Amino acid sequence: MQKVYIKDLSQYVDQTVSLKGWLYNKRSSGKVKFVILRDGTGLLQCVVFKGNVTPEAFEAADKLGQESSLEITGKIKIESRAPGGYEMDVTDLKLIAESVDYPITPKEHGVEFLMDKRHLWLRSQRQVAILKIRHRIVKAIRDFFDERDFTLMDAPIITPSACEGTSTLFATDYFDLGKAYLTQSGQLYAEAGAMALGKVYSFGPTFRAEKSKTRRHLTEFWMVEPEVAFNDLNDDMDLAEEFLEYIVQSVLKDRAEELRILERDTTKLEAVKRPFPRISYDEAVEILHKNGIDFEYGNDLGGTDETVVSNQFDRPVMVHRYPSEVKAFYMKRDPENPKLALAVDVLAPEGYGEIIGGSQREDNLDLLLERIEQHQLPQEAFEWYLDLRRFGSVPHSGFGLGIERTVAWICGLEHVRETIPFARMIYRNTP
RNA sequence: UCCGCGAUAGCUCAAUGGCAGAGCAUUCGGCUGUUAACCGAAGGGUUGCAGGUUCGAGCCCUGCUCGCGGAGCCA
Repeated sequence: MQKVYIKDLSQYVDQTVSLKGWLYNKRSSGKVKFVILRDGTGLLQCVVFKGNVTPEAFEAADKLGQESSLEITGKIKIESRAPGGYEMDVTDLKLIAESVDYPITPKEHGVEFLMDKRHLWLRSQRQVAILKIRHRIVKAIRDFFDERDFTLMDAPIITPSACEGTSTLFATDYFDLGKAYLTQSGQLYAEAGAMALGKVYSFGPTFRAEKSKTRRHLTEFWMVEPEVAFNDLNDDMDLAEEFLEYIVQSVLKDRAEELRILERDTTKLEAVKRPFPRISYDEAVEILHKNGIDFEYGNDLGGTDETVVSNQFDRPVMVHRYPSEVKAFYMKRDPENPKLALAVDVLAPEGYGEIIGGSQREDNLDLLLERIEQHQLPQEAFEWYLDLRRFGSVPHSGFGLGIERTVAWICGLEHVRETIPFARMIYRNTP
């Protein structure tokens, strides 16, 4: 038998259908009961009149606890008084399984309680909307790269060494080979891929054992990292802005209803069109000083600094050419000023902070060796990476986009903990 | 790791150092168009843990635990 879902009900007006789902909420007024059904694709108000169903079914409608699973049958009609515009005149109602004392009520709850009940919180309309937008963002990412002939080449999760130092990694014992670490970036492997395939991207979970405790940090988060042979920093920025525009416009086009549920101000997203402003680190520092921020030249931008800079613009801003000392060892120096790295951070609007970090990579073997020594990294661990410079090295660039920060920005959320089904944070690894 | 704030009913929160309270949820009753429905009633408490001050502590003091917001670091 063909299954009917709430999102498709416009095709079933004046027809009798059966729907399966869960009780989202109910209201009753004597001989008429309003049962709000949830099926994962939407909400439907189902009206149970006492005379239209068996006494058993009417009694069942009365007893149902929130989130009881049920099969409900009736005629679909257009009804302006109902949320969503459609309504069912119920003729039959069967309980599949009861739900007693469901903990999440239609009233307010605190963060800790909801995070403890995350497995149930996911059922709420708001969380469903966020997860659907997250999925659309992931699809946009894959479509974007696939349409441009990138090859997906994922990096290992278990790695023998740190990408940028070992202090912030989760360590584990790896049989007789000593310590292994959960990856904090797939980038170095993506560089190997770019030398093989030209244009690649890796997409997967990454891990940071930093004791960060802010609205922008998770210990486990997803990152997409394109890497392109023969791209310089400007090409990298071109790719980043085309990429972000594509993602945002895809969500605007296909997830308008979900953005409405989240009460997102979509005019802010509509402004995300190329070209994005590109400013140098020096110009960013000027902006900070002009705004009365006591910022010392040479430091990396902090969270509040990023907000001040991004608030000057109505779309993402690309800040490039940072002091090389605050950036990673693999970033290429600016030939015009060796104190600067050919790096770029893309700051999202509205204070959402850094969503992309990228750079042109150092392609010269000797300079890279020097950098590894300066950063006191074990050279033997990077021998394979150095081989990429020994055997036909070419200029190349790439960047990493943090999925959760991107979802938080597009959805207009306070905290990244709502952007991933089950968040891993410094003080939480359950459920 | 550091700075700040907090912990009272299942949930969200009140309570001048002097009887432990409300709304929601639950149970019972009422209502034929409700929109986080509404109206009436009932049940529901080791006030995070351990000490201390006091005639008397949810409230004041000390320590601990847990959580929240932020910094640093980062995507």
